[in-house]
This record gives sequence, structure tokens and C-alpha cells, in this order.
Amino acid sequence: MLKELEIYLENLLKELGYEEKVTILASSKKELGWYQLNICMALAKKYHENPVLVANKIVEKLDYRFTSVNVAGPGFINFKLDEKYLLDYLNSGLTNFKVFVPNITKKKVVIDFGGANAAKALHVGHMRSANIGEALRRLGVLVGYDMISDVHLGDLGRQAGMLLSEIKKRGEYLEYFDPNFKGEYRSVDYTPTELGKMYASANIAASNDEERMEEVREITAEIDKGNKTYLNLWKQLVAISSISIKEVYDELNCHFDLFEGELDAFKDIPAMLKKVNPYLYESNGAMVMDVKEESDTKEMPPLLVIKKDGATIYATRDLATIYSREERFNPDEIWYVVDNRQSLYFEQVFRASYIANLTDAKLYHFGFGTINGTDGKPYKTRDGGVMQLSTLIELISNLIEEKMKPDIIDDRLNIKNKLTIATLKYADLMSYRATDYIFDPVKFSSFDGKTGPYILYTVVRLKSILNKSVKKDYKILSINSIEELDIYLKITELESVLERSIRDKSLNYITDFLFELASLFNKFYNTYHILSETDETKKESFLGLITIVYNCIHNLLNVLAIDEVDRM
RNA sequence: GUUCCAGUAGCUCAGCUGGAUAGAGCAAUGCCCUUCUAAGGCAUCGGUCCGGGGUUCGAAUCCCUGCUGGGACACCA
Repeated sequence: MLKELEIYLENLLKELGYEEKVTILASSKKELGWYQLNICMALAKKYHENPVLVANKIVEKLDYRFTSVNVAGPGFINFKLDEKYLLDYLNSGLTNFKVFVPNITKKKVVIDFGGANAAKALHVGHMRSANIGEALRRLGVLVGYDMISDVHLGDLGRQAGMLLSEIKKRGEYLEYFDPNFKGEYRSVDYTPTELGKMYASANIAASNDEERMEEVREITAEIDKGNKTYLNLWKQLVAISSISIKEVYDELNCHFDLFEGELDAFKDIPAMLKKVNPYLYESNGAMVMDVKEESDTKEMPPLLVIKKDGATIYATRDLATIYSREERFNPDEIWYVVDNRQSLYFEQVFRASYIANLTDAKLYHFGFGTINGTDGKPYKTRDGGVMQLSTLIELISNLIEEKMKPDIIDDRLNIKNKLTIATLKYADLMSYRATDYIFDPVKFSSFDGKTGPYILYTVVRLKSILNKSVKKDYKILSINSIEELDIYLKITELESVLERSIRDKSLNYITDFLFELASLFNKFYNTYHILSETDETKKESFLGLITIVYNCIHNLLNVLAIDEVDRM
């Protein structure tokens, strides 16, 4: 609706001979109106006129939808809206959430969750790409994009060499390491936890022992060259590891259209190289590609595509993946939801892809901030290690359990799990995507104030009322109080909230909106008793309000991949 | 060394393309449950928006500069 009015205003300005983008903002002085326009000062500067006179010219032309119009200060236009116009809008959105969804040009997008390492368990850092990635995927779907999500596991490279060398050192499954073995290869039997430990011990050993590291490199290179037995062994390990990775992603409500990884891109490397080869040159034994541009103000090192031992590196696989995605999906855009620290790397890969014409798609790295500890440095557990994501989930889950009412018995586990994920997701999505934030277990387990449980608690109240009333199709007939009006005006901002979210690829606008809407509702809830209202017209409108607020919260929680509960 | 990002209340963070008195949550203090879930509501307290210049009617926001913190800078991913 506000968008519609903005377009109307832009056309009106054109009639008056002005050219300017119009944004309607919620008024910062509520006593002067619901909304404000700040364009007159800008117009005055641009066209060398008096801002108040410009404002007056605009005000004269406004149609019936604008009411209580006034010009204040240096040229602010304040106004309210025609009540019927507002009510029509709200009632149309009562059951149809699409009314609040901005109209955006459709596109096909591949979204890449940025390579959880197949040999290791997910750690807290992976939570961000999971939460942000999944929410962006859902937001994309909401605005009508064709979204293809890919977990894109890091299932090739040194971690493979690490694990295999560890198995070899342990003296287990030795037939895989015997080139003359002719018999039947056993299938391996490790748990994901064991693999994690094995990786850790190999990693420590190799970084302290150059000989061991050399062995790791050799095995890695062997796999890279396509050594069948090694590949066979490694793929089994990836499969084991994937199970636990998938479990955690499932808990976080992540949906993947593709559960692929670097291994899947392997077969596309020759075709990719065919296009990239003309741009490669030798440097210190490796094959690299220049990605500098004339307009660069910063240093742009060449991209290393083939290592000096002839093996591939992550850039090789990423380029091959881009090639493959172009061939298979022909996307308009590819989004990488990966830690900010890789921004230079992605810049190089993107440029290389454009130069070698691997894809027509626009490539974007939507980086997110690092999770730091209270000391401002990357988060570590007390023993100096990295906290596993599953450990974090369990930690929050235990705290939720303590907080839950004892009379919730059936479905208790399910409710607990949903509250846990809501707590984590809301806290994680609350700050702007690109900023680093401090991971404070206290903050992440807080259930008071601006948190996931607060929103879910509001949902419980809303549902409780809706379930107790018989009729289902309510209409908002009138607006009787300032509390109701505040809620409705907030809802008119939703369209621009979603627009900003998809523009900036950040979910903080949505978490913010959810909190504001929930707060306004809770205020209303504490002021009026809905079900005992005797004025039937009022009650109908109250229930209409409940319905529309519920629909908004419900749909937005769905975008954030947070499940709601009926009680808590 | 080069470069990118950040610095807003005691703490954790918002603040959209410059707009009218700078916002939340937590923490602190005091109220509100015979009422649709008190994981709630209300109120109070709390700020040289890192320092210094500049641009203009107007700057937390844009530009320059200094300080502080963090990241990245090819054979790891």
C-alpha cells in the first residue's frame, strides 16, 4: 500500500515538474501524523526553491487517501490515511499474506551454504550460514524467486588426506593402502564422532611433523588424481560424516535441494579448465590466473588454480561448481552464504569466472560476521577448542527444560526442541548479517525480552484466543483505540521491511519487525480483554486484529525457519 | 607493509537511500496476576553516537584525517 502511494506521489511530482524517488516513512512525531515525507527539502535544494512552498504545492494536489495533511518545520509533510482505504488494505491482507509481500522481478537463484567440512562435525560458526542461508532461501521463495539450495560440503582436499593417513597409521583397513591387494575391500565402520576425533589427532600430528604432513599431501594428491581405492574409502567416510551433518541441519530446519559437495564438481574440472586454460600461466610452479582490473585501488593477487604438484585446490572446485551450475540450471544469480573472511577469495573466483566466461549468472558473496568470544576474538570453548553446534543446541535445550512449566507433559520434548531452535535462530539473526557479533552463552540462552521465546509466547496467546472463538472469518470493521492503530500502522511497514531484507540479504529487519509487532500486540493484550468484549462490532474487529497479527507473525517466523508452538 | 570492516547507554546490539527531542533488549529500581498463558505489561534510571576537521538549511549516517580493535593478503578451506 505505501509502495502504491509512493508511486502515486512520484507521478504527482512529475506533473509538477520534479523528478525524485519518494519514500514514505513512519512519522517520528506521532502527534503530527502517521507518516512523513522528507522529500521537499531535497527537492528545494535540487530545484532552488523554497521547501515550504514546494510542500504546499504537493499538498494541494493530494487525493482523498491523504488526510490530516500538514506541513511542518523546514518542509516536512505529515499525513494520515483515509480510514476506509486503510481498512480495505488490512482486510485484503487478513487471509492473504501476499498483500504484504513486495512485488519484485523474478529470478532463478542458486544459494550455496558454503562448505561444511565433511570430515568434521559442524561447529558454532556453521550455525550462521545455516540460519542466514535457510532464511534467505525462504525469503527468496516468498518473493517468488526460483531458489535452488546446495549444502555444498567441503568433501575434497586435505581433510581427506588427513583422515586416510590416520586410518593408515592406526593400521586399520590396511587393504585400502596395499596397491597389490586383490580381494574384497571391507566397508568401513566408524561413527561420526570417531571421525571427528581422528581428524583432530591427524591434524595435530601433521602440523607438528613435516613427514606426516608430506604423507597427508601425497594421499590428498592421490585422491585428487582419482586413485580408486582411496576414493572408495574416502567416499565411505564422507557418507558417515554426512549423516550427522544432515541431522544437525535438519534440527535447524534447513532444506537442501542439493546435498552436493566438491566431489560432485570433480567431474566438471576438465570442461571448466578448457575454458580457463587460455588465461592460466605458471608462477612458482603453480598455474595461476590474473584477476586484476584497471579500476582496482587495492591489491588483487592472482588466483591459484592448479597447485605445483598438479593437484586441484578449492578454487579449482569452486570454478568447476560454477561451470556445472551454469550448465545444469542456468541461474540468474548465485549466492554464497559464507564467512566474511573469505571475501577476497570470492572476489577472485568471481572475477575468474567472468573472465573465462564460465557463467552468465551474477555471483554474490553475502558474507556474515564472525562469531567472537567475549574477548572479541574468534569464539573458543573454555578448553580452547571449537564448540560443536550440536553441543550448543544441547546446552540451550537443557536451559529451556529448566524453564518449562512442569504441567506440560505430552509433547514436551517437541515443544522443548522448537523453543531451543527458536532461541538460537532469533539470537543469531537479530544482528545485521555482515557484522561480527559476540557469542555470549548467557545471551543465547536468555528467554526474556527480545528473543525467540518472546515471539513464540505471543503466538501462544494469539492462538489461544483464536482457538477459543467459534467464528473464523473476521473483518476489521473499525479502529477504536490507539493500541489497535499502532498495530495496523506497524503492519503497513511490513512491505518495506521485506523489501529491505531481500535487498540487503539480512534478516535483522524481520526479527526487529517481529519484536515490534509482538510488543504492540502484548500491550494491546494487556489493555483489552478480547473474548469478554460485549460490543459485538468491537469484538469482531478485535478478532480481526488477532487474525492479521497472527498471520503476519506466522508467515515471518516461517521465513526465519522458526517453528511455532501452541503452548509453552 | 597493503587493504577491508568495525568503534552508539554498564553489557549486547538496531538506527534503511542525510531529517524534526538518539532507539531496543539485558542489567538496576518500583508497580501490575479472582481476567483470553506473568517466558507478559507499565514506569524510572542510563548517551561528548571514538577524537578532530569538512560538505549543508540539517550529519550517528556522506568526505578527509588521527586513534583503537578485528579480519584478509596464492599452493588450507
